[in-house]
Amino acid sequence: MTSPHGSDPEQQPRQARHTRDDVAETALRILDDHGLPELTMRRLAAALDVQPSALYWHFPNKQTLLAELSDRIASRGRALPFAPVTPGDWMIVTAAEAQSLRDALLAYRDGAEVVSSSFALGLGASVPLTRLRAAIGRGEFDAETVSRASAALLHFILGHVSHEQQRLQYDSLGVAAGPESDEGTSAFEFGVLLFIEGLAQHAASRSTTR
Amino acid sequence: MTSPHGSDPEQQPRQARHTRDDVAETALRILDDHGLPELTMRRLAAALDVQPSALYWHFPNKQTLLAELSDRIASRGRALPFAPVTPGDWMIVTAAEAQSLRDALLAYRDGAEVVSSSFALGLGASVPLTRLRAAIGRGEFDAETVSRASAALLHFILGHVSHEQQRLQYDSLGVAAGPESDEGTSAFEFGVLLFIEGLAQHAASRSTTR
DNA sequence: ACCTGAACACCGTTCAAGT
DNA sequence: ACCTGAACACCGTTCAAGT
Repeated sequence: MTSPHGSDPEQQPRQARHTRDDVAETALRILDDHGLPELTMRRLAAALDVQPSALYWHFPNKQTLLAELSDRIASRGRALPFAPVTPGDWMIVTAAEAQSLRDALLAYRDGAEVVSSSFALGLGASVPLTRLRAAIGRGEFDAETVSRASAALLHFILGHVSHEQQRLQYDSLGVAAGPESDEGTSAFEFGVLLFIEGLAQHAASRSTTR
Repeated sequence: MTSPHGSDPEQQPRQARHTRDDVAETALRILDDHGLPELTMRRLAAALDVQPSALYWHFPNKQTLLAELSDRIASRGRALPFAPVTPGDWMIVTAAEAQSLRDALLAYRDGAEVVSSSFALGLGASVPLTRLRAAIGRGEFDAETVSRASAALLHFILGHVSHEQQRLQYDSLGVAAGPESDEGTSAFEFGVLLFIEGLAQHAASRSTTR
């Protein structure tokens, strides 16, 4: 039953005409408020006060919608434009880029999982990948090394933050917290550092051998 | 395989009494033959010639079943017992362990995704994590470093192989192959190497600073 | 351009009851 | 110990038709 004057939370004004952007933003709100498993096409339609079938005018399918959310989540963090390229600054820039990507993912509930699954399907993770490539590309590596290192780092980031967010809501569900509290950040930094040091070392050993 | 009279494709003998092991193995076969999205409780029940509700006597829910599959997939690769610990061999052993985990994941369709999602939920990835810990633990790192490095490496491996398998069936679906064919192995090795070199470098810089 | 109405072909899970 | 039968409460997607 629908009440005549519902001042329901999670509901767009009252209008029956929506744009693709409305749909995406409402989906993001459901995601953030209730998590990925609760983000269904039917629930999204209800939040927009619309029939489920109406969503398929805006997006061809759910996967495409999720890719769109993925892009929005991963792009929320502004790219601070580092103008000057000084030798060795790729390490700092890469670390900063990794941190800002983590922050962007953490800004939405289940953000990492959304981006991760879209990325696995070859969709929606082009922004973070591009940024990591740009950061690592400041070093003097060949194109293939940049590509591989970026992908590897992105895999670590997505896996780590997914794990982190899983444990977050596990804890918030009151499952008698494990030993670690915000161990997340330093463990993350450690992982990123490992990558960066590995890459630096790799380059160094190559130029020594030559 | 395991069944005594197996002739039917995707169907256990004819008996109506099954063990937990039957259920898991049949599920693995559906997974390998048709992929994760097709592995539904109802389809699994049909393959076992049983009502869907019967499965819930063996497993409390689908998630638990997937965790069991995850364990089986990740444990298929034998642990070759390296008896002697010689200095610096952690690098070789870790690389070998990573390779063998990748092989295990590749042995089943969607294997990486199954393990990955169970791992994200804190289930079913204890075997690979234990093995990686044991390998890295051969180096002279403190316990926390070993833990973090293992988790980081595992995240990379799961992400990488998931991606690899996704593209495998994408290609096999005839979507006009991209430029790379079995670029997978060397990109994987590169990622693992980055980690190992990073860890070695990290340890070296620490002992120099002290 | 954007949505309704109604249907299709599915899901995971529960539970009393059977053997 | 292992399964049936029947139901509950959902899914994503399609498509003719409406405005």
